[in-house]
Amino acid sequence: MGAHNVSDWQKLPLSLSELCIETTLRCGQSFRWRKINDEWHCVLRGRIISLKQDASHLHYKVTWPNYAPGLLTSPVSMSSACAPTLKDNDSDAEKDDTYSLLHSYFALSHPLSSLYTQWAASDTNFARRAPAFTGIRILNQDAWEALVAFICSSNNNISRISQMVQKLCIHYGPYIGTIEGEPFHDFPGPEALLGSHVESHLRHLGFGYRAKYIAETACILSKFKPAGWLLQLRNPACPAFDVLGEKYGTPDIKAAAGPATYRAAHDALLELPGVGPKVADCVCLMGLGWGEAVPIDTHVWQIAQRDYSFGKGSKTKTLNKAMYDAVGDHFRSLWGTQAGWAQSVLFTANLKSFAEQASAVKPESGVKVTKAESAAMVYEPASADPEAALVRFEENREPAIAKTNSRTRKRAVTTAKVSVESNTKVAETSQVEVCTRRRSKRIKAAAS
DNA sequence: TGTAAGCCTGCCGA
DNA sequence: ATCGGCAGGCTTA
Repeated sequence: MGAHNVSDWQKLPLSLSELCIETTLRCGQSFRWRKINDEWHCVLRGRIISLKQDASHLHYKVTWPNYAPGLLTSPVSMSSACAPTLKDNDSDAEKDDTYSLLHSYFALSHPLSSLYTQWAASDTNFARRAPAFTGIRILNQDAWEALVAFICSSNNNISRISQMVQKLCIHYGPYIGTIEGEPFHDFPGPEALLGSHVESHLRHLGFGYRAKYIAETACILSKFKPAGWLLQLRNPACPAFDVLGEKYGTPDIKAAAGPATYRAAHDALLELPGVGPKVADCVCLMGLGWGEAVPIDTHVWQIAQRDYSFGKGSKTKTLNKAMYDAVGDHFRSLWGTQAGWAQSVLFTANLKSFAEQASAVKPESGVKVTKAESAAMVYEPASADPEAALVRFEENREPAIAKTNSRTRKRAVTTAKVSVESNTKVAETSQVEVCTRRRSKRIKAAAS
């Protein structure tokens, strides 16, 4: 914690309706932020970022690692390798790229208040739930970290996911520094997770059956996919931070595979073990910048049934692939290109850990609103637009769903099959040799 | 083509 | 208090 490596507090003007870190950092997007003494801390790109917030500003402080610059080239972590060289003068230290990093990480180019207004105007349910949950953004996270974290998230709760990610960083990620006696490590790159011992070790650390998925995914990405494979899947309109900065010399990953699309990225991710539709959408939304990706988990499925009339009269209780696509398509048509952002607001409002907050602001009873919120939000539309409500009701009816999605579903399934057959055949044989015990869905499919 | 178990383990409500 | 169900699913049969 040498003071030499710690910057002074910086601040950037930001209203709570544009970003609320208290909610955004706890709603299950990133699992690495830790709150110590009312300040939030996390390692991003080789440095510890410390955050606190008031009504008008986001305050941030940077703690750089204390080691010699030569160690920065350590191959242990992709992320740490991105760290710029240690600067000598503290005055110029504030001229580093941390502001750009935060601007990118919090996706501040998206005007959140305007988006809330838009979502509320087109969706009375959103207008009803959102006032208690303003300032929730989708974090523009590192794609690899998002991939691993959400593989961990399957059949799991936020608390344990956080513990698992923490263990992954401590055991495989480079040490960066210590805050209040607590060590902080960066997230390990895929090459740090290679080796035959990794799966058993992760199991020992409590990862359960996800240990194999992570070990295999790390192996596939570092050995069988071209460099920059994940970056290629990004939304071109939402570049990764190191591409944005241009200083880290990202290899040309440009139009090698044509223009990236959300669907293409989603389907590509499905090839990886432990990655299904929901995890793929989480990575698309939070790691690849695809705002229209809408992860349908058990909570969102509950919301879709309770508030949007899905699943009525359906014989199957489980969320099948067709219904998954139908719910996502509905929310995309309702909320637009940033539908995943709106989804995260309702998702958070539905979390048990935020139950108190959900009941704190009641639109009907409530003048319990800050000025910033009242400016952005519309509280009356629950009864303001009966015509639109009727249209939505009609759209939500079962026959309409079946009709509109039979075509969509067919196309999706076909696409998936094609990609399976064309993309993986070549790689499979070698994968089996090097990646121990890799028995994926693709190999199974190809063998049968 | 669609559906239902099994999987690891900590948390949380009864 | 101990216990069983559940938790931001995926894979396999």
